[in-house]
Amino acid sequence: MTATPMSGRRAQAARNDEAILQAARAVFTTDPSAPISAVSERAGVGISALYRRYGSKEGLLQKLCGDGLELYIAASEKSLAMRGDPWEAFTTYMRDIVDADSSSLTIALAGTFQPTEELYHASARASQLAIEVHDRAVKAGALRPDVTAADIALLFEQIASIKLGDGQRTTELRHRYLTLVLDSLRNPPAHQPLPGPPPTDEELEQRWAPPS
Amino acid sequence: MTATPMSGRRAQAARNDEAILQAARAVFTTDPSAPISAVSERAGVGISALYRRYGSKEGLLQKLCGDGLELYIAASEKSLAMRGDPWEAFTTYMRDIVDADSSSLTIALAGTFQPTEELYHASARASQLAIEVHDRAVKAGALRPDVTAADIALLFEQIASIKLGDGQRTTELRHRYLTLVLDSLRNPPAHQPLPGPPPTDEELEQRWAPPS
DNA sequence: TACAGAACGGAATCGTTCGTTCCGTAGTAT
DNA sequence: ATACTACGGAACGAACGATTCCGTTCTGTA
Repeated sequence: MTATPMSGRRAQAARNDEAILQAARAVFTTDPSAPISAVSERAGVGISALYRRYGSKEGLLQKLCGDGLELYIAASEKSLAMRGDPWEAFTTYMRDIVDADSSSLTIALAGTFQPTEELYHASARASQLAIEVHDRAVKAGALRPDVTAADIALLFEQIASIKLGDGQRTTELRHRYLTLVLDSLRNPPAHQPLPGPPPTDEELEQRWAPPS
Repeated sequence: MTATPMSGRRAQAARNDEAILQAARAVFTTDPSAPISAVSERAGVGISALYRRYGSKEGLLQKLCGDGLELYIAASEKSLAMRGDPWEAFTTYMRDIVDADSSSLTIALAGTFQPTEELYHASARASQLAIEVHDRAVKAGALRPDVTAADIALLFEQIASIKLGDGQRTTELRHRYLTLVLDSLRNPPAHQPLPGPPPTDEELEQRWAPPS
């Protein structure tokens, strides 16, 4: 049932669709106020390829934000559907959302564009699900009860603020600090081994380099 | 031994010195790429008052960064001078640095200006002291040993990324998450009561407002 | 073998945003 | 009065970046 393999021009267009979104995600999660030309360069396409798909920079940002909320919602639903160990359901939720970089795609971009009605709705649904996941973990006694769902949201943002090296290294480090965060959230208190190597002095010092 | 109370004009100049630095700290820790006019407005002075004191924006940034490093160094030395409970010495260090917002004054500004030789030196000294504080806490068995000094640096940055409401509320929330972080660092594992009210939904939602 | 249209690449356009400089005032001290 | 220090804030000029435009390249179709 493979669709007719689209010939040359259309195939490229379809590939561009994805390349542009990927590039936009990479660029705007790194720098929410990056110029749109940075996206086109990273995607390896011209600027017009972008404007053909999104009426404006704002349109692209809205799309990214919507995707980020969708990822968030999907992760929440996945967790809520999990049976078995409540703590595992909760940690899976946290890890999925950190990996999706939802915070960087949503709240970090907020304020740089006009939220649509649709985004508002998705955001409300995401908040609702976050509360459900939180409540379930607390009621199961796995999550310390003095931490609220709003606290969790800010913890996501703190982890998302880590940006070091390439995307892979960043993910690795985020997992390291997520482990630390989870250690502080777990009831009863306990320490898990920390994954991934800690930051090296070189990694830390490199950031002092001038904009070049 | 009060110095001759400086008469009118000079008194204002002295007051401006401080007003400008305060404003610059507030503005640039909120937004490292803020325009210099934002600083003069916040300080309630004209732009020329700024340029009279600092040759350029870069000069002002260097000054702020240097001050930030000094605060960091002072907090470290204070902690190292503490006798008694090693864990308390460590938590005091963490809290002092979070309160000084050292991260926002140093690494967050790095890359927006050319580091001077002097800054480089201060930074090296700060790193050295950080290692001493870390080592002491680990050797005393108070700090979990799989966390490195570099990890602590990134944890500072994560806490500094929290910016919500006014300065006071931000500090309050940072204390809340610092408590959480310390819970995950402490050996043996234990939970402390969380200070300050958690973020409210309003606080979280407000940030979706357009740039207006 | 032309022809119309979709998709592009990327230069040109047009505001806007800043860092910095300049100029006219006002307060001080001699 | 005169010279000097500090200022406030307008003016200037360069840079940046969103968006538009135009010429070109493919595809599919007569």
